[in-house]
Amino acid sequence: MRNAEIADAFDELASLYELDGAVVYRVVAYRNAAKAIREAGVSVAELTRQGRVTDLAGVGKTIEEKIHALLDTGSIPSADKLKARVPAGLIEITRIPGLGPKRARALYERLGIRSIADLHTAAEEGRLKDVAGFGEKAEENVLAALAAGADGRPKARLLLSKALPVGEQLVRALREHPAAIRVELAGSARRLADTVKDLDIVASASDPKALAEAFAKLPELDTVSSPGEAGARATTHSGLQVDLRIVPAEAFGNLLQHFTGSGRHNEALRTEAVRRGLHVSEYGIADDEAGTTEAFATEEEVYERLGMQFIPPELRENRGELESARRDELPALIELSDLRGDLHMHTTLSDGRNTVEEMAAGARERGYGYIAITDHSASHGFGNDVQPDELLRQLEQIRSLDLGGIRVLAGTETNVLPDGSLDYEDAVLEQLDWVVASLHTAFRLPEQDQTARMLRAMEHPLVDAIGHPTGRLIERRQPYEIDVDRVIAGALETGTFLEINGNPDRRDLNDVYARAAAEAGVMLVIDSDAHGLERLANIRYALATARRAWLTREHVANTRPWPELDGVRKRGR
DNA sequence: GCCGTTTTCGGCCCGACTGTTTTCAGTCG
Repeated sequence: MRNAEIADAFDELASLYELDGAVVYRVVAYRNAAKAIREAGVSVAELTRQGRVTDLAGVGKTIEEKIHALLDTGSIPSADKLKARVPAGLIEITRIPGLGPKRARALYERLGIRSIADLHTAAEEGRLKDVAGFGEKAEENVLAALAAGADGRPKARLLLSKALPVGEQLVRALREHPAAIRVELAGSARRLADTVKDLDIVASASDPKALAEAFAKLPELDTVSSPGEAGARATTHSGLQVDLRIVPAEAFGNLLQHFTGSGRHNEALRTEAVRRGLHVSEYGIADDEAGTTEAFATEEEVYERLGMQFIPPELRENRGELESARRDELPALIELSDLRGDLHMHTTLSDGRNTVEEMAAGARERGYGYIAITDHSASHGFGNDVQPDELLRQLEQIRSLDLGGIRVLAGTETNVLPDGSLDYEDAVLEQLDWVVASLHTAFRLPEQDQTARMLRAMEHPLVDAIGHPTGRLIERRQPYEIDVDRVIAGALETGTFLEINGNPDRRDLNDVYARAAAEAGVMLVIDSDAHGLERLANIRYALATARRAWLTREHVANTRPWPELDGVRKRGR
């Protein structure tokens, strides 16, 4: 059973307990455990079999037993019992804005509402306002939410690549205003998470009202509500919500820290601060003993006051960064300027939009010393496959080019066939400088077969790297069934690099697995997988994932000049 | 339910907003 499935079961259990009226701390404990399981980076089922699952922070004896039950029987007994008392449909009702567990429970008990459909009917018939605690307004709000498309499913999140350019444009525009002192993007966009729910912008200004009014007039925004001293809330033309918050410059650091999150990071940071008599909020840090509240203009000062290193936003997920920062042991995260080359991109020979020369010129402008051209192989199946003779002609062409200043490696992104063999004969692969192997077909193989397929590909002496190793498409497609622990072990044994793919739909390996791979000693490559010149810039998303995975330049093969990289890869060892 | 050089029991972040409340519970981020 996958970590995501186990985590889902505990999130559901938490919701059921919440609806049943359990003390919030128990509910929070299950939610924390679900998060720890989701982000474990290694197989929690395996960890449980080894008796080590309580090593995960937030998983104790009770939850260990429940995981055992889940793995053995497919369900958690306490969840089954709760479902007999509380309809699971109430969980969907709690996803309607304004309706939480208490109110959903009240609707069930007073009106027998057990589904979104029941809720809809009761609201239309005007029966909600008969329930204690509900009035006209509550009924209106429910009807409005349902009319606006709320259906009880978790809200889809927006890909970072869709939201980030919008946020950066708004920040640029606000900074140009004469009243602006500081303007920064906050929230999950600043943490460069895979997806965002909305955009948060934090500002300080000499004339807050003027800045808010200027914000309201920006052409990117559709509707804006009540621009005032404290900021404004807006929606872009594509429906993305943007919150602008304006604070005095003296407290800008506190507010930026607060709104950058994550919620879990802040919660853990504050809990730890309380033990030392400090209370952290968006307004400042209160000291019990001194009876004072200090505000800080910069985040650096906030973290310093709390006795820790500055924590880069990408690490603020409560995944151990607070402890490391207190010990002064945060890693020196990889930076864009560390990258020497890009080892995965396509040209017009397969499904790219630009030629080898154009891609090389673009890469040179980015300051790279080398690139690898890695068009799709013969059985790609999505148009424009590359037969061996075509590949060899491209190789000749690359060898004859004079591209002054940048080394162009002749490579391929070869398909891994269902049995783990590659798409080209060794005689062809031997002539290439760089081989990426990826899975593009037979996604539905059982886990054992998929894992064996990948392991066999990694055992091939000419495979330098595995492209997008789990095959996920963020918000669209789950990873294929594969045992990532064994893939990481296989990569370590064979000396195969694992890729962090920069296509913003992929970002694969993800942050959690990339961190696990690096900790195991596997070397990673950070690639754009560009299918066009302008997509070379997608490297920023791969870099973002690498930083969220705590990687330093040492962990990443293509921070090295080519001759050095050539020496550390499988065939150079 | 979890956790621990202040604790193996007694804590568990902080504040804003909404609506239905005569003083606050529930929800949200």
